[in-house]
Amino acid sequence: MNLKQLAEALSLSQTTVSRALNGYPEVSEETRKRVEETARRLGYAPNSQARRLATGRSMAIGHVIPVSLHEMMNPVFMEFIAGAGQTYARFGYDMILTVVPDAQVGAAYREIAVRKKADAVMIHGPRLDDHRHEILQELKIPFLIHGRIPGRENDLSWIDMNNGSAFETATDLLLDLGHRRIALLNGLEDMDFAARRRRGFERAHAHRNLTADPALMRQADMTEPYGASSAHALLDLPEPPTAFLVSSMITAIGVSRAISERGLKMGRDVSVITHDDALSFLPNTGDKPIFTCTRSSVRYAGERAAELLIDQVMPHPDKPVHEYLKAELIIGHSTGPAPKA
Amino acid sequence: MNLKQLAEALSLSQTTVSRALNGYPEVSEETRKRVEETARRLGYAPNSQARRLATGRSMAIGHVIPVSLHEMMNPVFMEFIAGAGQTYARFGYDMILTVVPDAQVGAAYREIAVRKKADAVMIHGPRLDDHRHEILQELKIPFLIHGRIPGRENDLSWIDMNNGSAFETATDLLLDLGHRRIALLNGLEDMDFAARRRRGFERAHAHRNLTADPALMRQADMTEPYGASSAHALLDLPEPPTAFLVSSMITAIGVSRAISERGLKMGRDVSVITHDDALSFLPNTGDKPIFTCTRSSVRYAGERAAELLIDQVMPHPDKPVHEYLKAELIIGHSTGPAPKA
DNA sequence: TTGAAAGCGGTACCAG
DNA sequence: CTGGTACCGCTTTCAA
Repeated sequence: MNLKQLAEALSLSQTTVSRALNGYPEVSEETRKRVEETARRLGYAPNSQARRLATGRSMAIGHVIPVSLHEMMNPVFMEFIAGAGQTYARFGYDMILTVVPDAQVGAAYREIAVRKKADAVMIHGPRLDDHRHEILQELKIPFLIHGRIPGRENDLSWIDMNNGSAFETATDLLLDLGHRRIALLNGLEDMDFAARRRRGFERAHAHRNLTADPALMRQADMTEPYGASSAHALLDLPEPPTAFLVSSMITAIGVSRAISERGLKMGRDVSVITHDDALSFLPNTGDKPIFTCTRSSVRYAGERAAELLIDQVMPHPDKPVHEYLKAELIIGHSTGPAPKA
Repeated sequence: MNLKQLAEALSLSQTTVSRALNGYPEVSEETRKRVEETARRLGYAPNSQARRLATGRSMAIGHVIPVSLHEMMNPVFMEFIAGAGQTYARFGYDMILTVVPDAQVGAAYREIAVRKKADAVMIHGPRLDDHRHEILQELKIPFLIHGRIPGRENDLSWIDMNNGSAFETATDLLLDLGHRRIALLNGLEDMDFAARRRRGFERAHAHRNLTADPALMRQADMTEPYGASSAHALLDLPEPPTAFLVSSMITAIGVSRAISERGLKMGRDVSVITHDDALSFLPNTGDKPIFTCTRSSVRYAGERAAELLIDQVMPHPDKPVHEYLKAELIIGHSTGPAPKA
C-alpha cells in the first residue's frame, strides 16, 4: 500500500492525500476525515526512506558507542541509551545505534554524516584528549556531548552532572565525620568525568589544608573485582584508610564484599560513599539505602539529552546548549564516624 | 557531494560511476580505479535513504525493547544489543533501536514493518503468552527470537541457551554435594527462560525421587536487594536451605551479601550457584571464580543472533533456524558440601 | 564498456 | 480547496 494506491482508492490526487495526512491547512475537513479514515482502514503509512529522501531530514539520531577495553562504561552507556530512546520514540525519531571498536568511532560518525543516516549524533564518554567533536564539526552535523570536553565547555553543547562538586561534597562529609585517611577508587582518569571527580576529592582536602595521600588513590575500570581487590590491598596497608569514596556502585559492591570478608562492618569500621548512577538493576533506595551516595540518574540524563538534541535539529537558533545536572547526596547505611585510632 | 556531481567531476555518466562503485563487472578496470580514487578524494558516499528507496532494502535491523516494570532485564538486553550491534556494523547493517513501554511494542513493530524501516527485527525476552510473533508474521517481516515461545519451537527462528538442562545440571551438582534443602531464586516465571529454569530445577529433584519445596522457590525481578532480602528471609526459616540456585549474578551478589551479613561464609556454610550471563561489567572469572555458575555469554548470543538474522534477510531459502547454546558449568568458591545437620 | 531514462515513494511548488 | 509535476539521489533496465 503506497501513496499512489491510496490516492486511487480515494479518487484523489497524491498531493491532496499527502496534504491531508500531514495536517496541511488547505484541505477541507471533510476530505481530511475521509482520507484519514481510509488510510487507517487500509493500513497505510508512508515509507520512511521515501519521505526522508524527499524532505532531506532523516528523523533519526545516531549514537556511536565504542566497545573499548573499558567495558565498564557499558552499563552506563546503555542506561543512557534507554533514556534517550524513550524520548526519541515519543518524538517520532529513530535511534540508530552503532557499536564499534574504539578505533572505528571516527569512521562510524563519518559514515552517519556523509550518508545522511541521521540528523544529529550523540558523543558518549568524552576523554581528556577527545577529538570526535572536530570530526563532527568538519562534517557539519549537530551533536551533543554526554559529559564535557576540557576547554570546550562554552562553545559545544553538552549535558553533564556536577562530577567535581559532587565528589567534593562527598569527601567533605567523610572529613566531617572525622575520617582522615580516605581512599579514592576512581574510574580511569583519562575520562573527563573521572578527572573531575578526582579534582573534587583533592579540593575538599585542600580546603582544610590536608593533602590526599596518592597511595590511597586508584583508577581502573569500574568492575566489582576492582573494588574488592583494591579494598583488600588498601586495608592491608600499615596505615589503612578508614573510608572509601568510590566512582561506581558496582565497584562499591566489591568494596563492601572485601569489608565483610575481613570480618569488618561497613558503616562502622569502614565508611563507604559511592556514586550511584541510579542504574535500574542496582537500586540503592529505601529510606536508608545500603550505600551513602551521590546520585544522579543517567537514564534521566539520556532523556534530557535526547530532548536537547532534537531541539538542535529543529529549525531553530542553534547556540550551544548546556545542561548541568546536580547529583544529590544521600545518606545510607555505609557511613559513620571514623573509628578512634 | 552526490552521485551527479561526482559523475560530472569525472565526465562520466551516473550509471557508470554507480556501477564502478558497486563492483559491477562490466566496468573497465581502469575506469573503476579512477572512479574509486576520485570518490575517495572527494569524500563521496551514497546517500542511504536514496539507495534504500531505490533498492527496496533498508539494510537495517530493528530491535524493540520494552521498558517494562521488569527493568532487570535491561542489562541482559543491552549486552545482547552490544553483541548484535558489532555484527551489524561488520556487515554494513544499521541497527535501529526502539525503546517503548510494554504496551507499545506491538505498535512499534508495526511501524517498523509498514514504513519499511528495517528488513527484519529481533524479539527480546519472550513470555509464556507472547504474541509478538503473530503481529510480525501478519506483517510478513522476518524475525528471530532471543529465547523461545512455548509451542512454537519448530516453526519460528530462535537462538537460546539450554536454560532447563543448565539448571538441572546445577541442581544435580548441589544434590551431589549432599544438599537437600535448595532454594531457587528465579526470574519472573512468566518469562520463558525462567519457566524452563524452574522445570530443570524440579527435574533434578524428581530424578532422585525428591520434591523441591515450594517454600524455597521464589521469583522476582532479578535485583541485588531481591537476592539479599530473600536470602535473609529463607535463612530465617526453621529449616533453612543450605544452598541457593540463583538466576542472575546481580541477585547472587545480594545473596552473598546477606550470607556475610549473617556472619556465615559462602561456600562453607551456604552454597550458591548462579547463572552468569557473562556481563562485561561483572566478570566472574579467574581459575576459581567467586561464584560457581552456569555461564553463557549473552553478548555472544547477540553476535550469533545478528548473523542468523542477516542470513534470513539475504535472498535465501528461509527455513526457520534454531541455535542452541550450551551453558558451561564452572566451579567457583561458592559451593561446597552440605554442612552436617 | 558506457549512457539515457524510468522508476523507487514521497513532498512541495505552482497553477487553476 | 484540489491537482499536475518537478524534484530528492540512487539503482537498474534497455539501447547503443
